[in-house]
Amino acid sequence: MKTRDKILLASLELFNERGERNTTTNHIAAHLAISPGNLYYHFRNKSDIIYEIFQEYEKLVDYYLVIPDDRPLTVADMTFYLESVFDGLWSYRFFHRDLEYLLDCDPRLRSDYRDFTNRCLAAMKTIFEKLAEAGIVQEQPEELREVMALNIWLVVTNWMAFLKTAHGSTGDEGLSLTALKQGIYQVLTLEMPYLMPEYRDEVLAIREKYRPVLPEQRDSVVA
Amino acid sequence: MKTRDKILLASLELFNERGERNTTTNHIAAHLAISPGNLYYHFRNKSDIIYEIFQEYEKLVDYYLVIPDDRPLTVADMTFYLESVFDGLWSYRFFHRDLEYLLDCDPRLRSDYRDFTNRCLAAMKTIFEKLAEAGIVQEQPEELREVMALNIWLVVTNWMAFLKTAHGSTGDEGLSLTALKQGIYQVLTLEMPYLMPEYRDEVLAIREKYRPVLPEQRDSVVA
DNA sequence: CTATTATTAGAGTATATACTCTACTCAGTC
DNA sequence: GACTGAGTAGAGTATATACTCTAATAATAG
Repeated sequence: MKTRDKILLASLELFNERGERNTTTNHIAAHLAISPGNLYYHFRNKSDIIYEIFQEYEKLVDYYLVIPDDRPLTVADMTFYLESVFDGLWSYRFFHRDLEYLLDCDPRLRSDYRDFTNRCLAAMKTIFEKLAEAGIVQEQPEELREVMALNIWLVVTNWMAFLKTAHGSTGDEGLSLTALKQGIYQVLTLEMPYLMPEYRDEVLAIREKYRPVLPEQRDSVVA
Repeated sequence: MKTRDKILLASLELFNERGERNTTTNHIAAHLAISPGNLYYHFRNKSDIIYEIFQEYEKLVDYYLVIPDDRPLTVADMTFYLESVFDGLWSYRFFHRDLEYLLDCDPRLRSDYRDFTNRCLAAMKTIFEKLAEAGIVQEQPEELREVMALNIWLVVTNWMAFLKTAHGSTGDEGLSLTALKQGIYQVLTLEMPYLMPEYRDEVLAIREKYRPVLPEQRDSVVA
């Protein structure tokens, strides 16, 4: 594997584990057992590394959110969208953690991220539309779809942060797959009132699979 | 005004404007035209300043969320809760911006914040309960109230961040009161499906007042 | 084999950051 | 009028951070 790619990979790993703020370029180099000079041979600066990682993230999510235009959407599609998006979010979780600072540092990133957000919101709106066409959710006015999409976006992008702040101790330890998936439960709860009777039970059954074992795990998960 | 209080005030101001990460103790001292030594005479370290500001924030929100137990809740109460919470959020907006890092730095803060979150969620659940008793929203199972409260919490606490990231350029300039209040619109949209027919129109009229002028302001607000 | 280019090491730098230390002032008090 | 102690100034420190520079080595092309 090329050094350049190794740098990207190690950066992502360290950013996710310890936060971008706590990860210096020297740390990254040390982690790979290469010299700082070497790192700066491959990247002009730290921002460039972050920018490139963002672009991967963007590509991944765009790929996940492709909407078939030759067939109606199914409940399975909806589940897949949710699962995928949370997976993507998990893989690049450092990004949403320090989002505001990162955008302040890099105007390119700010404008790209804005476009990215709008693209995601638009995709969500289309998904709603097609779910309505498929008779899974009720038809809704354009405007409501828009506001709903935004609410779901807020829940999805901040679910991870909530888990990390609401739970005990410091790090990732407490963040299990179960907890992660409770995010899907949250989103499906938002959609619930809009489900068509014919599909209501099916979707509720899926939702049930993501229900947290404990109603609310408010204690530290560490032993 | 005592130097100590001036430090707290200036810190909050600078944190909100430029972010905690971009505000050093030296900046704070310079802003007040006092020496760094003086600042450190009043506070052991930066964390202590932040912790104390958080306690103010906590007190304010706790005060806002007091629930009357001698009378049923009204639609006006609900509006007041929403308005107040967004005001509080605005006054201490730096806090949610760098939340994860701040909690990593200070275990006291982490545990206090966890309690604070739980208190807020509990208050929201109680508010739902009392709104149902008052016939404003439908009775819901305990579990649904809990999940709904959490969704609203996510929308409320991250609304500001969304505005700052989704809009153009860098700073606060774009963040108008109108934009801020669109957050209330988002929350009321979440509640909409659960409104009782008798109050539906009244609440929808209130919601309408917070509707953004433009459906989606996706351009930079700066001239 | 040679020339060129890509890659790397590693010491070094300028700047910033959180924080300390010493000394001074000045209001109140015995 | 000496004494105390809260309050303040301001220079100073240890450390870290992002990044640079030079020189050496590996890879590759002609």
